[in-house]
Amino acid sequence: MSPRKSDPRVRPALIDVAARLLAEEGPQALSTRRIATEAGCSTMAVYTHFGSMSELVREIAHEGFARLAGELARAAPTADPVADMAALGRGYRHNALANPHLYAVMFGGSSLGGFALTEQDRQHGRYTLGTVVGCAGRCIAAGRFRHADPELVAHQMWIAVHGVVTLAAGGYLVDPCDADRCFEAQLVALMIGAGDTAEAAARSVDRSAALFTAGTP
Amino acid sequence: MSPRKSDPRVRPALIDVAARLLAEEGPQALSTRRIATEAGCSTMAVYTHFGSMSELVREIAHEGFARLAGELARAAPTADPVADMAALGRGYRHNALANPHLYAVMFGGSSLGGFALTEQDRQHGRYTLGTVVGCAGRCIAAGRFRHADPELVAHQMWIAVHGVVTLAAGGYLVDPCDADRCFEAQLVALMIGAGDTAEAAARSVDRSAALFTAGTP
DNA sequence: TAAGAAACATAGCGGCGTTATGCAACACTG
DNA sequence: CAGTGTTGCATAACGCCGCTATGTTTCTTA
Repeated sequence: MSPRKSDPRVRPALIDVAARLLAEEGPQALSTRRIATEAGCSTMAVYTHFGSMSELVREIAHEGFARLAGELARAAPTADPVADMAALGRGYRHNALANPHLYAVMFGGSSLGGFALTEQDRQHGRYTLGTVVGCAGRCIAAGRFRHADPELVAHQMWIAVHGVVTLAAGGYLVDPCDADRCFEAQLVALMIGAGDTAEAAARSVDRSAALFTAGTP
Repeated sequence: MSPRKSDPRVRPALIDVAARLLAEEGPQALSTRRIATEAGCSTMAVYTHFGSMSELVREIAHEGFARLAGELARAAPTADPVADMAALGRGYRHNALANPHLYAVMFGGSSLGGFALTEQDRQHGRYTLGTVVGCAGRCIAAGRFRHADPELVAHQMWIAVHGVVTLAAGGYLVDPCDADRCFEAQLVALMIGAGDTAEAAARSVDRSAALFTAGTP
């Protein structure tokens, strides 16, 4: 009286194919028919395993959050918390640049047909920033940042880096003020805005570049 | 040997209907069939007047840029350039909140089928920020901001406000750090990051709230 | 070994953007 | 004031899409 078990390789295969299509060809390529063809099965497989296209997308988004969390966890705390914070920003941006379409899905940029994030998904996303909140706390404790709510400070970092990433993705950051230049300037300004001195901020942001490249082989 | 002239009311009617659909029901509602039905004509009208759905969207985006430019032009310069800058930020955010779907189209957030901004469109968008560049120059000239490239400073303002707007649109800015709180904090931090003192920045941002409500009846 | 339930293929529905076709309405020529 | 050419636009169709109804296959367990 028990059901037939599905091939355990089908579900991850579908996610893999879909994630690859999203990464390589963008949201347009994400159709049940296309995914089914690439995975060598019928469109029904998508519905038995996920119920709808949107749920498959959600699954991919969750994997994106995990990847982002991994990227942020990579940067181990050093003696310079402000440099750590800047390195977190670099890691965040690095991840976004490496998975632009995924990033768009995760943070609401691309609607992808009827896909919409749920409050749970967003909580998942915010949770990922726990590392940043902790780092903000260390910056404050070290006297580098003004006394303030670490969560609010982390949000400001997040917002600014997200702004660079999305405007750059939209193609708006070009020659005299290209994305790299804006990003570097933004990092320094953020630290100063949070309470650091101009000199210390510049030095730490400078240091973070080495920290980051050291953290990503 | 001359052609029949089209009803001059058709083209603007199509744009109006499409813009209304986008504003009221979001990108999903923007289909040639839906637009044609609402406008009381066939889908072909869209193709004779615009060539494709994307071009119609582009037209709407251009109107969005004009609206944003109007909003930014509303704030007349006062004796406090930093307050003016904050007021520009408020105006920008106000416009984005008033036309969220339009904003998403303008700045690359929603792809809307095959729609993609051209470099011309983006130039149109960047041009709109001329006001902000001018204001940044005045902040620097007044000694409130550190000496720097006004265009870069304007970009940093843009990026930060864009970040708040899009993360809020994605539903990521909630209770303890809601959009309003983040935005106010971001404004002050931006001015400090650009070189202003903490006290002067706080005062000017405070003043800008009154400036802004005075500018928008 | 027989039965029942889940996994999936096939085929179909209504919707989409876009295009091919045809007709009717107008502006110009003579 | 015909006649003619050109265009605006309606109709219908094509190949996509997400999704579902239906049938078959296959595994598990009683």
